[in-house]
Amino acid sequence: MTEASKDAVDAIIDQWHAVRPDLETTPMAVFGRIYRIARTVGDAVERAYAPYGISRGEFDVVATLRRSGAPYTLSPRQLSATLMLTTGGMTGRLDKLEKAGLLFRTPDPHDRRGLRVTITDRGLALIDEAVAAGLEVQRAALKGLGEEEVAVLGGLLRKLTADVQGA
Amino acid sequence: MTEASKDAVDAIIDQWHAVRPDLETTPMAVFGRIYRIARTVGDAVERAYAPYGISRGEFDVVATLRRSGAPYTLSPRQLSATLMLTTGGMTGRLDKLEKAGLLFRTPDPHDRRGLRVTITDRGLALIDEAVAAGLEVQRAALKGLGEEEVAVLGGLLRKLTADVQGA
DNA sequence: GACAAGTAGCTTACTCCTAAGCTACTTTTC
DNA sequence: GAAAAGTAGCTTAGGAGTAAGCTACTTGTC
Repeated sequence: MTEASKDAVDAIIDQWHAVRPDLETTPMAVFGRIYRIARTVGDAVERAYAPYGISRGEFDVVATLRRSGAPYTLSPRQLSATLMLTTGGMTGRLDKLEKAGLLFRTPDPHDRRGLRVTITDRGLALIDEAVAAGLEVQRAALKGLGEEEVAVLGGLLRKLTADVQGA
Repeated sequence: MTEASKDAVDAIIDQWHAVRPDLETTPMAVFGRIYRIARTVGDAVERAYAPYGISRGEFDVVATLRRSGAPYTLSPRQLSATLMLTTGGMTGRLDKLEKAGLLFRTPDPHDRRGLRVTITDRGLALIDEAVAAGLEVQRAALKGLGEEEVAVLGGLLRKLTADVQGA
């Protein structure tokens, strides 16, 4: 028994077994923990971005522009599709980030319906620091796992991600 | 090479390598996928609960009462602590669920500040069906993994959950 | 080349959450 | 046993998202 004492997800599964012994609860051991990790680490990352004055959602917008490479320009449509956000939600994020001086909107020269969103120098400098801070938090969360365990975990999650698409 | 072609997370990591080759992006391969799986499977589970007229958050409230066992009674405080929700958020969920006839509030006989929340027969019957529907969706998401892979994944996630607590 | 269909981004109404503050009650401290 | 501190649940204000619908523009079809 290499395991420590039962955790919160184990307790939930035990409770279900007590009241509904017929339920096959295996998926809870995987997805219950995935939900919790996503939330806990997501919150920690949010705190890591806070000193830079941006939320996690706003980070995602600027980071998407940053990693797209020079000239760091995408359309609102591309951004909302990439970030799985409605166009209304993207309008709000762009408004906030434009006001904060991290990006700006210009008309698309080839399509008068469209806009082009470009990162500013200030946005680029900020995101280059913030991305490192966020990675540091996530690296710390992985510190209890060995290098091989991280590789195995990543591989299984990759396989699961593929199965889950279109679910 | 047992892997299929690159997925969305691989593409993001490649983009970062191109513009910031100094970044050590290993954590993205784990947490990027955890965020995506949580969202995709969470949305699918939400759709599985929809025929029962409840959201995922509302399911969690009734399910917490259900798995607590007879007499299926907890305080709003216990519920909001378990579900990591503010008391204001819990008030709203209880209002909706009480109006829907899935639970009811009674005064706590031992503490006149407090309330006791109890599931109704209708709530119990509904949750017993909904929990099976939700598990079915999650089991389907795991179908591409073998039994042993699911066990290994669950074990690694369990270890990661422990490290992540208090992050 | 006119007209239907499609697309881009924004606005509005609504939902659900949090943070902060409230009242009422209980527990601790002296 | 009175005062101080703590706790339970609710209310309010504000933030951020979705869904639906708008205008403006572009594309496809005949």
